[in-house]
Amino acid sequence: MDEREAAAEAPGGVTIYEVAQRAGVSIATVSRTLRGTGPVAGPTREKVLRAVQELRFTPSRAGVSLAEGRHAANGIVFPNLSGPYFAEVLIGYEEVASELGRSVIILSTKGRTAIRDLVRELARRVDGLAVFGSTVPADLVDELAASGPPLVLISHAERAGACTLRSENIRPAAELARHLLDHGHRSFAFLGAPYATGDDVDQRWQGVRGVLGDAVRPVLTDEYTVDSGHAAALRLLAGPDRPDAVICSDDEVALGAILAAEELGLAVPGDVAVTGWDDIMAARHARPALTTVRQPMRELGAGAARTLDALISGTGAAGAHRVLDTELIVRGSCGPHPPGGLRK
Amino acid sequence: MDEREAAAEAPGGVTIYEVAQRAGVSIATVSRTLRGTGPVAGPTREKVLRAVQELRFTPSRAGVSLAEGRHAANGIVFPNLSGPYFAEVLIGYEEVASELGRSVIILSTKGRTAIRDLVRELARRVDGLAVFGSTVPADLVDELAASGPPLVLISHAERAGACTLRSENIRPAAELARHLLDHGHRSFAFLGAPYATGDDVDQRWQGVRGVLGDAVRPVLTDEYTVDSGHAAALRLLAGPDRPDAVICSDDEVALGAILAAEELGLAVPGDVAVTGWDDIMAARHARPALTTVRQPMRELGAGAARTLDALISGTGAAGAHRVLDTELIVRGSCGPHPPGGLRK
DNA sequence: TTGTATGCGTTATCAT
DNA sequence: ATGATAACGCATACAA
Repeated sequence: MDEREAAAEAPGGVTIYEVAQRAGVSIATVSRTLRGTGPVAGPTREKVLRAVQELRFTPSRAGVSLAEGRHAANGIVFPNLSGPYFAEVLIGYEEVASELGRSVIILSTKGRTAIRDLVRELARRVDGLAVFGSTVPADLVDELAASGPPLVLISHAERAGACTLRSENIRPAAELARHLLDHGHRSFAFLGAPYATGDDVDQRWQGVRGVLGDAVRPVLTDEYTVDSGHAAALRLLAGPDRPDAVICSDDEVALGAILAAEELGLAVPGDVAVTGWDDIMAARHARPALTTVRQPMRELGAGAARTLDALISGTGAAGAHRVLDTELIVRGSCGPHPPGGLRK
Repeated sequence: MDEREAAAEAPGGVTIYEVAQRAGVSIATVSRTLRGTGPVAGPTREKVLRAVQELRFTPSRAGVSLAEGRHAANGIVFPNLSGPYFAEVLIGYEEVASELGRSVIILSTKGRTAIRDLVRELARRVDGLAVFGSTVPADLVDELAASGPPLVLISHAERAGACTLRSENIRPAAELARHLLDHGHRSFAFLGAPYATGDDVDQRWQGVRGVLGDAVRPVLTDEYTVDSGHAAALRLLAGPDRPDAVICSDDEVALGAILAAEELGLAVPGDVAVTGWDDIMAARHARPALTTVRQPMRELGAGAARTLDALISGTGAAGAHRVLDTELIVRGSCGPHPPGGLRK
């Protein structure tokens, strides 16, 4: 094969055999040279590397995967990427996975009809899979846990055969509720359902409900978005018995609620208090700044990637369930905070 | 092989041979049955499908890829996922790629040290690659264009061997500048990060500069983020000659600028006008609502995925350069808009 | 230190 | 309609 012909070879079409032939060695030697496994004599090494350069050889990923018996890739399934929350988790996940030498394959379920097939297809091309709660039907989760790659469920109820990773919800929700009581608020709305049993929002509702009892009522939104929160809050706050405080399922819903209050001429927190959850960046910049519960979003993703790595490499318990700490962030939207402190 | 043993097989470890053996047919028949290629008799088909069910067989992705000579996956390289912009583009990309039967592998370059190797590794496991401008060194782009999979550059200067897809910048930037002149503004700052030649922000600067000439001066930020815009705007607006209007490189920087103005006791747009770019969701909700230029972020991603599909399947020109339309969105942050219109 | 030969799990061609 | 069997591209145990 003459040089021009070789250089004109189709991209990615160069195989280890052509490199071996050009270098005058066997494919085993080429492989050893490139991977650093096994000994290679200096001059031989030179010849091989030169051939690799000249032919622009790059090993076929499919060939490597087949021979190695692994994909060097992790998957992640999330509902959408519209808000900061899932994006932040994904950032943490990708960063750690990448450091561990694993590519990240994503799957967004929002608006998809063939979720089951898409998830199965994803499962077969990764060494480990992270799945957000409520993105995948329960029976599919069981199927994956039983006959799929190592699985970690994020913000999902515990389930046999899979690891679980989530942030604390019930305790900080109760703490938030008590803080609102200390402000003197007496009637409440929990804005941001619908929720599936055991997911984050459900747990927040449980925590709030546990402290406030019948003084809090649930109000549904279509989604966890600014627009949904805005629309639902407009109805709620314009209605007959406006609550003293609106406890929102997350920050985006809360930002929508604040907008709605402003449009209705209501002062926040003077006429109505508003709280969020997550502590996304906009929470700090909102007016008034949003009282919220900070959860370590990136660490959620990073932890999932690390857990999967342990599972894949054989280290790590198969049924571990980890809960990350959260922190109540008190800002202006829940009520005035005079120097002397709140009334108790 | 008895049934219990088969069912207890390691997950994902079942091969087509085991299915064939259990069904009493050849692997060719199993493959035909599952892929629908070639004829299979009714009863045979039944036997095969039953065996597949019982063994929970799922074809090895690596095996399929190797045999088919394709990955059924697309890659995308972006700098980060912190703001709405790249996330929105990614949403469009993933949605279309998924519909076309291709998984999406992501790579974030933010804070990465071994970008070159990571990009090369990504390139070899996909059938097509989308790369954002300024995320990858120029010579690597050339290398990819020359000996990589089909490539589409998003918001990147045109380059031999690759398709290009971006939104219009220069014309709407000029239009925006003229609109600000109509408001009566006479001194301007262009607030944005250091820009690389030919990228979006550079083009916006060119467009603005073309109309405003020396009346506009560039002001650097560290990043395209709310915090960076906030910090830079604080310095700018507290300084000696405060401009009439701050033209920001994007909406996030603009939101930061508005925050800075508020903190300094300056009214927007009364004391200083502010404009953004992109029309992210927060732009509409900001106070004052942000005058900006809307660009079709999701369509940018969707278009990239479609272009790659055409390139991969042989349709589609190899050096196409497409520019998407943008729209000037006039809201409150650029100045008052009395019913009678602006002064000219 | 190097080469030979086998396996990895499919797909698809070519007989039958 | 079905079955052998040859790719596909690489890694690696085993020989030499």
